[in-house]
Amino acid sequence: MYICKVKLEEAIKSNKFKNSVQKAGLNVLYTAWWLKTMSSKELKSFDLTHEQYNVLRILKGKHPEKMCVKDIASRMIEKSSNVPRIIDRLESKNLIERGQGEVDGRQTVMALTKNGVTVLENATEALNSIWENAISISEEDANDLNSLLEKLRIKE
Amino acid sequence: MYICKVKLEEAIKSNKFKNSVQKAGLNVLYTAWWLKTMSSKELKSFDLTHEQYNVLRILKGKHPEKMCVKDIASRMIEKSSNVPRIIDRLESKNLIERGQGEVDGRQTVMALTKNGVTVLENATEALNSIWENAISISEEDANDLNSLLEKLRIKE
DNA sequence: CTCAAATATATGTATGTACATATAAAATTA
DNA sequence: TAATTTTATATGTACATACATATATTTGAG
Repeated sequence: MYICKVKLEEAIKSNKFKNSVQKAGLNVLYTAWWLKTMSSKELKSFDLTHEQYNVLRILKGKHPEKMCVKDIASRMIEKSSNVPRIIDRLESKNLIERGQGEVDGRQTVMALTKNGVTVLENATEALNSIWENAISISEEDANDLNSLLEKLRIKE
Repeated sequence: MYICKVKLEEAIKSNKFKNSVQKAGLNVLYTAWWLKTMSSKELKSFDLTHEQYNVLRILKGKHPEKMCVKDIASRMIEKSSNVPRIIDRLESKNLIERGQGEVDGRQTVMALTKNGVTVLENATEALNSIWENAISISEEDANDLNSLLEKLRIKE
């Protein structure tokens, strides 16, 4: 499917909104879908899904330290992600190495492999590049957008 | 999982962003997850998923006219939704009635049942109510937010 | 110290997405 | 009109989400 850059009204073929707040909610949902789809298409060439990429990036943040499942989960954008299954796939692709926690035997701890670091770097470069090309918003507007999204979620 | 109203930095335990544009992208993704999760929790009491609700609302737009799968798909927020499977579930719950297209025999056409109309009305009332309570943004700010999201997606 | 409660992770199931392919009907073309 | 192409929908598979439950380890109350 071609990801058109169209106004919300065209995208969902409707201009009947209860109010601007409802429209903003739908606009956020649509924009998120647009961003995810665009990113996923790029990540396909690295044999990564958006979520697998997210886990790799989180691991990079502490590399070469190991992280446990819970620490990763708490940093995921989508909080209900099922981290154990995502890391299953990353391990089978030799992008991470995992073992049992030494201090806490309940934990599964893991870190990026050398290969994982390389794949992540390449994927990040590609992703940064398409975000820069596809997202047409200034730093100033992006700051305003961030403020408004926080306003939406958080009562002052 | 409790859906906290927290700043992005707390939600993903990171304040290392490449720039404000990248942060805005992540903020959109997180806010969309927040909205969807909040809505889904509410829809659970109507035995509906967010996507099933979206299809019902689309059908409402033409009710009592019938719509075909393609027409519905073109109005979905998430364009890659697999509409045939969603309508399978709506039909088995007697919320929609479907048949073969009379003009075009390839089409599957469908419309809300009486029950579907009722469930949709109740679900919509509940959903509007929690959106009003949970989304803390003024109409003015919502208008700005809509403009900025369009700016993000569409090159001027 | 022992046992109950809490915690970290894994797993099962229903639903949905993303994408490839299959099937049947309509439209087009030769 | 027969054959080909296009279109509308369905289906299969891998991955992910949402949520419930299971298992193992650690913590903490007594």
